[in-house]
Amino acid sequence: MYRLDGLVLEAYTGAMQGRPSKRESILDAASRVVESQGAAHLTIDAVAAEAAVSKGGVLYHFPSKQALLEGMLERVLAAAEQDIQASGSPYGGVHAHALAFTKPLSRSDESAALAILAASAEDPQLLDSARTFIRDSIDALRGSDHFADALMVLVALEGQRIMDALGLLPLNTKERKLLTATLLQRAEEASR
Amino acid sequence: MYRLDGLVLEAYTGAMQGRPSKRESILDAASRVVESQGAAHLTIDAVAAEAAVSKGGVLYHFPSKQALLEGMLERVLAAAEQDIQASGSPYGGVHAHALAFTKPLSRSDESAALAILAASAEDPQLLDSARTFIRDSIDALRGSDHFADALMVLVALEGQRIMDALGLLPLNTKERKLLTATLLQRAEEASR
DNA sequence: GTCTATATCAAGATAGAC
DNA sequence: GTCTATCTTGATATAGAC
Repeated sequence: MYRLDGLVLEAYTGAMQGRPSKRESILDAASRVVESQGAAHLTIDAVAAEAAVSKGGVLYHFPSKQALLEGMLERVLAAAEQDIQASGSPYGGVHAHALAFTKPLSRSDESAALAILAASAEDPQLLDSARTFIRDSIDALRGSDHFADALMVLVALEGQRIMDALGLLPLNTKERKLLTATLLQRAEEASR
Repeated sequence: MYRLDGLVLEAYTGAMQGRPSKRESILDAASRVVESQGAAHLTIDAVAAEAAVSKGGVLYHFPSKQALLEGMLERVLAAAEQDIQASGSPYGGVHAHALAFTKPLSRSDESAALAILAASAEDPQLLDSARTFIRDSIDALRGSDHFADALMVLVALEGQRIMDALGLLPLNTKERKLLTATLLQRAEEASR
């Protein structure tokens, strides 16, 4: 169970217990819908069809579309938090962040991120927990001797993620590795 | 007149001639709508009201909502191109890019960017000209001795822009200046 | 070129049966 | 908890007058 500014993230508990709840399977379906049809076609109808549940069934677990999107965001953030914790960085800080964020997102997390990005147009508050996540990351950097460089790396990591999700970063494998190596290098320099 | 992969960008011609066409004023109105009401409320109705034109009037100049969004994107890209050209960088390359991109976007350009980001969920092809823009920017970096660093700066610049537009980068004035200075410094190092 | 009126439709949400 | 059926709204786009 991850805590994020008072918001309890239970996103993974279902999967962790090997007992994927219906709630979880609906979130999975939602990601698959975005993956196959694009964020704009993330409708309650489409999710219901994909999850092999009726519309009413979906709305029982997520009383509104916004609730569904919040559920998706929770998961993405919990996964990010998880990845950072499990990064095994000897430095922590941006370096852990960099280790976690230079591994590509799972397709479903990327899809969810796109959906949330799109939905934030309708309700900017939807991004609040993401704001908290990033604010905490930056807070952890303050006071460092290399704050500016760490910040640059952080912004670059997020930039890479968003651009990738949007298909805006045309790099071949070699170039991608080079970018990753550079980010990790800079992160390490800024962390020691 | 800016060329971008065969796409003729006439976004600024109206303003340049000091004869703002109705087309231009509709685009202005669209940005204002996003600014005041959010990207989700960018509807033909709202734009018509803001531009003091009827719905039919808007649809005469932009036969579909997609056409309107394309018009907005053209403008943002033309402005970016313009800013880079006018940056006065002695190095060119990422440094010019950095000089241009570390100056904050105008509110209306930022609004347009948000609208396009949101709309890309409906039609990913909408981002095609942005893809071309970024691809060209990266192409210009290839062959440089400092390709990796230049790329990192580019990604960081885009990251900063997108995060700022989404309200995801909580920095005070001092920190923002520090980040800007670092990006410019790295850009310069990667450019000489 | 600009307007009004209207057709059409997709989608979120509610109510209540089972 | 899950289903079907229905209500309601908001938005794009068309048609045709002026």
